[in-house]
Amino acid sequence: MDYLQGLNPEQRAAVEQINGPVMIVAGAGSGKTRVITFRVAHLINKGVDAFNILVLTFTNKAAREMRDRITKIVGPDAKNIWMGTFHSVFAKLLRIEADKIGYPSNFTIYDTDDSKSVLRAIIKEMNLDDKLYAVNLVLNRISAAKNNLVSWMEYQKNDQIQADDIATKRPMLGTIYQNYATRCYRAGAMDFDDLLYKTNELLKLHPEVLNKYQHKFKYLMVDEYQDTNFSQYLIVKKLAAVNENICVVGDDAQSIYAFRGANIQNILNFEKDYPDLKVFKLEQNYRSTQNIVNIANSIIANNKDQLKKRVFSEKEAGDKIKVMRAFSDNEEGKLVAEDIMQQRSTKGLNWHDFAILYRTNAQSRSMEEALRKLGIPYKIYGGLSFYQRKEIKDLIAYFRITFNPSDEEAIKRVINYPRRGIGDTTVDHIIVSADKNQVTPFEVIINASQYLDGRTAGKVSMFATMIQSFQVIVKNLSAYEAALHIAQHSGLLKDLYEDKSVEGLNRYENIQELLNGIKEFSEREDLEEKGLDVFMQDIALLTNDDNDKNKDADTVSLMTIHSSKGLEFPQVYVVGLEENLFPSQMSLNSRSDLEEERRLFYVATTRAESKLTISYATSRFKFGTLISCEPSRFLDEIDAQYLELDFTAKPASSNNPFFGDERTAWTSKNSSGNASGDTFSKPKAPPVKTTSILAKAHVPSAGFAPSDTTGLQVGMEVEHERFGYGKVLTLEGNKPDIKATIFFKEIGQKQLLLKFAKLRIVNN
DNA sequence: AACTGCATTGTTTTT
DNA sequence: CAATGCAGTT
Repeated sequence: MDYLQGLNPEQRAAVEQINGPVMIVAGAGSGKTRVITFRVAHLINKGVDAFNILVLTFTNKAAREMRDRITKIVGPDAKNIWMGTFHSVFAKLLRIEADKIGYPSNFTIYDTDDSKSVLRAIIKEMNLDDKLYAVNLVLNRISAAKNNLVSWMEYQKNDQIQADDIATKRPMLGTIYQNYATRCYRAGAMDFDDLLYKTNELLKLHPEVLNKYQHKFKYLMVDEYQDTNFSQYLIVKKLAAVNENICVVGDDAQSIYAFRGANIQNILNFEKDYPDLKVFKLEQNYRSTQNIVNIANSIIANNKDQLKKRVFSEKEAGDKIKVMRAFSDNEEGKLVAEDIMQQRSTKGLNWHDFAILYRTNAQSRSMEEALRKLGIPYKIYGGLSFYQRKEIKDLIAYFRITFNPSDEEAIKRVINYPRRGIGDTTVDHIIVSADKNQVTPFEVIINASQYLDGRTAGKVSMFATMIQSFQVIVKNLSAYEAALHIAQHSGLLKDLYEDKSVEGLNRYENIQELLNGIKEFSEREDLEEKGLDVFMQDIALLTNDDNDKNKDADTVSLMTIHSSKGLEFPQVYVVGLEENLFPSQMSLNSRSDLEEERRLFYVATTRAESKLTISYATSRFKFGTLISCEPSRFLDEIDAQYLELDFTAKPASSNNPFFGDERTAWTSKNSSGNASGDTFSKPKAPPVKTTSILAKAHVPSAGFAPSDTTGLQVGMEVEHERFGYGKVLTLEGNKPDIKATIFFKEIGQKQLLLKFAKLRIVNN
């Protein structure tokens, strides 16, 4: 047990306290991950069966890394530990127990896009105003309800909630929630929140199930406990109720997921649930220099709500924190890129020693461009994950229908992709018929001839037959062979292959990559079950870095502050320290939101080991227009003695090569020789609307009104709203679909369908 | 049914 | 500057 030697007394005490409730308050950089891994290893060394341990982490990656480290200490036993994110662990549990709550064990997991799509359809069907009932808002509301374990029935009965919804003129939210829940249930689907909500339901309605897992999981550990919501809190509390061997680890100062329902009170109140709780505080920061730790402390000191602790570092004081000012977002990128270049060569560092952190994903662009210009290799983490790409979701949709034909969203997604002549009207028919006859859409599709008329029924039946053939082949082929078969026979592969554009080529490659991934999965030795269905099970829960191919590459890392949590880099740049950006505009309304932003800033600064650089711009592009920005209030809050200002960047002049685009034109027009910084603080005049001057080549005559064209003859003169005057050359086709060939004086010959074209007969 | 082009709209953060 | 929706067209 020599691993105990490397720990400080407090860390060691936390590791050795294996029984009873334990809370570890772990400041940034205090060796939290080591403590958790060693504690789990210690449990096993003390004779606890790995099967009886449950460890809940915040990301899949964290779980994987932890398992690897534990394996190094205790050997292969480590693979028997249940370890993963709340979502993946309880999805696994729900699949085992699904029948108890009326779900198939191969239920689909709806991602946010699926959820929104369902909601859009419901809002449309209910004839509600989609401005008032904006999907994002509706989803947030439902999500919040689920995270607080409020069912749709309780939602509708709760006076407070109803009063709120009436006050915001959205009284139908409860009904939408109801429809959404029943629709998901019917589709055999759960959304992200359901994975936790339904787990609670399962444990509540089935005491025997609860009992089973209470005795299975004799030891529980929860990482990042400050980021748990009520739903998660209750699951943990119930599971731990028998043995009370529960250890939570967290740092209230790093709670940054309140927007997702996380409740910081869970950690602040932990003591109330477990009176004989043992608390360990890890306050020594081993990661960062004193200046960095001090600046972080001075940031967080501005918050009211927090557990008392004093994080300190015994490393050297280190460099002061550099603050850089730029005059535009692009220039900010340039300053950062140049600084990285210089730091790397003077200090002999690698590219992977640097990270650029920002508040919003949109900020990555200016950074990227600047890095590219200097030829610096970089990698963006987060953003659109591989599994969210359209082509990947399309192929997966076929898999989804194959295993769960009730999956309505998947059907809607691919019933007409690639094209098979099944349009929106037909899809609507299918959904309506399903509703009316109390069957699933797939049953309608199978028996298409009963519900739809001849021609369309034929096309729909072809689709049904195809899916049914997939259902047969997945039983007999390996995951890879089945996936390839589906990709080919659905026509998807061919469709992408024929698209020779750059994006098309890319999509084709992405599909190949997915297939390769499935092939690797098929060949894994450590799994007994490796059908395509198993591969599918938690695909919705995988994210960006979970399929990272070349993670060892030497690149600069770019990511949001949220996704940087838990990571560390020798040199960190935190960019975009501007009012309305960081802190975000959305957070300015309440004290608690603002405090969360401040914790976010705390997280950002504490990622740095030896050097921290902060930057802001005085103007940047937003929605394609230039806006001026003020330095963030957070900059004023920092104790200035730790700062070193670098305002050497000069305001741009019109021939500055860095301002090649629209702005050049704007400054030269408006600055009238004043090239100082405050040129940029004046609001830009709204862009002149160029409402299609080109489209209106022809100005229709006064009082233009289309004529009845049933009696139109060859040779007649007509006027078209946009094409102008012309002469009818030929008429062909029958009754409703008569096609006219008309020669227009201004633009030449055109073919028009009479039932659509708005023509005025000039004379005859 | 499906394509095209124009207009409107929106942005925190993520499992 | 996107992504997405809508109207007009074939």
